[in-house]
Amino acid sequence: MTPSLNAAQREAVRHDCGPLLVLAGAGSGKTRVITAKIAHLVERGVAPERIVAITFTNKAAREMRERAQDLLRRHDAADAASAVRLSTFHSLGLSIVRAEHRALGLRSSFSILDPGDLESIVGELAASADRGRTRAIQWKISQWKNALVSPEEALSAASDDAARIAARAYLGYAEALRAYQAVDFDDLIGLPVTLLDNDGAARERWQARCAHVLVDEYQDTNPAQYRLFRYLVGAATPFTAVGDDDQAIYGWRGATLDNLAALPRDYPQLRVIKLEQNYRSTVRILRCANALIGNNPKLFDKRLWTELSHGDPLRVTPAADDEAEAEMVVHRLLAHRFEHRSRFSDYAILYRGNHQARVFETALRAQSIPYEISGGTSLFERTEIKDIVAYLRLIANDDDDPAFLRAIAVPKRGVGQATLRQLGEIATARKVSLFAAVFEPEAAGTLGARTKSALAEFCALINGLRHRAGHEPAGRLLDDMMRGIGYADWLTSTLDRKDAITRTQSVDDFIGWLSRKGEADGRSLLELTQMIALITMLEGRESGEGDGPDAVCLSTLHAAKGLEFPHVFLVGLEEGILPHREAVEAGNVDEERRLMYVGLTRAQRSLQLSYCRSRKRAGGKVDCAPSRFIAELAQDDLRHSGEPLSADEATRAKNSGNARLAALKALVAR
DNA sequence: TAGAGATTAGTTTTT
DNA sequence: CTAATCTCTA
Repeated sequence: MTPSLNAAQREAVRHDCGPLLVLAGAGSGKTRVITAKIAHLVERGVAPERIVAITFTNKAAREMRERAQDLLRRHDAADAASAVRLSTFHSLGLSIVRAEHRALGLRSSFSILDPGDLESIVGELAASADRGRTRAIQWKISQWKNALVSPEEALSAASDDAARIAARAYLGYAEALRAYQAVDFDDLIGLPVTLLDNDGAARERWQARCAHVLVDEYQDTNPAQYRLFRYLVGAATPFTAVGDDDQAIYGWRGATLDNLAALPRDYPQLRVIKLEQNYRSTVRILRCANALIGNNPKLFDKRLWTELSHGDPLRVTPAADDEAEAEMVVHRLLAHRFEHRSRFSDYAILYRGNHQARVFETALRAQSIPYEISGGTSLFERTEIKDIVAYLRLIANDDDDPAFLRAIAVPKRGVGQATLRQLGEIATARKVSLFAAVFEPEAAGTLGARTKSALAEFCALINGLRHRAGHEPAGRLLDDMMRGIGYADWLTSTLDRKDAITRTQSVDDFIGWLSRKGEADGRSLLELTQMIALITMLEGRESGEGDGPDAVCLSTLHAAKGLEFPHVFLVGLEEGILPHREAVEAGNVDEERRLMYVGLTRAQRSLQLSYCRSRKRAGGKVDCAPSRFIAELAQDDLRHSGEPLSADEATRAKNSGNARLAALKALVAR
């Protein structure tokens, strides 16, 4: 059926009647196996809509759908591919919450809050102006949710003041969300789990919808996701979990390799198939990657091999500082491109933290080299888009106070702080939303005439649109909404020309995109509104088929997972950066090593590593030591440029190696 | 309400 | 020490 699968891949595709774990090394044709398996299942007569494939990103989901479609097209079954339930964990969760909103005590028009809203809610609850603390609490709440810990449980388990404060914030936060008829990202997993925990009928209903469940990047699942997955497959549904323990890099987000370890325990008939042949990288690159990851404890033994050529040694280059590094990389890139007549899009520059991108951007721009930053600020994070989305959310759900606050403030309409405070008091006293508070008798008494008419006009606009939202096409509604708000006029009157034009343009793009989306999928305004919250990346750009502009890719190591490039520059390989200082202190060096491993295995033909001898921080320059990971590579496959390590640095590298060993021992002892 | 000046924080990854 | 955010003033 499918052309050129190797033996292990073929076996993974054909094993379709029981639980299966595919350990897919980097570049081993993982996506190929998943898509071939979907096609295989369809051909075997499994109803496409009962095939559930789960990925972590929208991008991965899209790629899979396209590739499955290509495979099935050869069998005149392309439309079967569009019937397959292929979605991210979060959008699957959203479908469940949507379908079961009643049982969960939510109206059908619930909102999905964005991280900004969450921050202000938590900030208010924690009564601290300190952003760092607010974010720490917010992070803690998310951890609790991912681990399926309720506010009450968190509170009773809290042993110190900090934990108690966070737990109390969590409690208030949960109440606030309920009052707003809103859910956050984590709830999209947590609420379905709660439902399936308590409702046997719902469990059966959802299990009946799954004839086969496939999970991609299984090593990145957190406890909540694993529980959801287990409910979906029940006791008898065959599944295919595809993952690689060596590429688990989301531990900080609550993902745990326990889920991988638990699989053989929870499913004794589990079949395990390893994909070890790599189709991506040269021998030298793989030897280095294998040597590096060999320093990690193994869950499953696995060693990548390839039939590809030996390739060139990996080049390791020190630079004086980050600017020198960027300049060096850009020069090498230009020279390499000239010599090999390659395209800019054949190159990627990968780094640990987003902030490291800046110097490289500057250096690239200085040479007029086109580049693309993956994971930069997305379209949906821009203020003007958030403003519009606030209106959409408010139309869908007038209990959504955060949306009310944002929408009423832009454009300015004579409703200010004082009015909002009064409304807030009324809302609290009456236990209603801010929107509803406008219609309470107190509001009529305390507010001024002009304020009242402004509020009335605002509410009439929202209500009018809401009434039409059920039956009119989203496109017309959106146009009327924009006219009603007068957003474009407000932009032109308050901003300078250039800024106004950019923002109007991005608003227009957004509205246009949304209308097309609504038309194409026949979605209502409400569904569109809930969908927006899930789309965090701008990859939905329908810019023709041309595989994008020819541009160098700048990306964090995290965002680069799943991608591949002929030529890769891995930069900033210093102690404190990779491995990151915090991770070292927390004893998480293994995950940092996997991050490095992910970086190495992105490269197909050439790989260049670099680090800085010093880096400016807090004004002065700070000396940096090369990352311990460089010393862990296959030294025969490296070529050091510039001066070799000084005696001092060699000692330091050795010491850091010893420290690692000690930390490892401590970890095992614990 | 916008712009200039002051102040303060800077420690990682994101669905 | 720099850069971004906040605050105060015109």
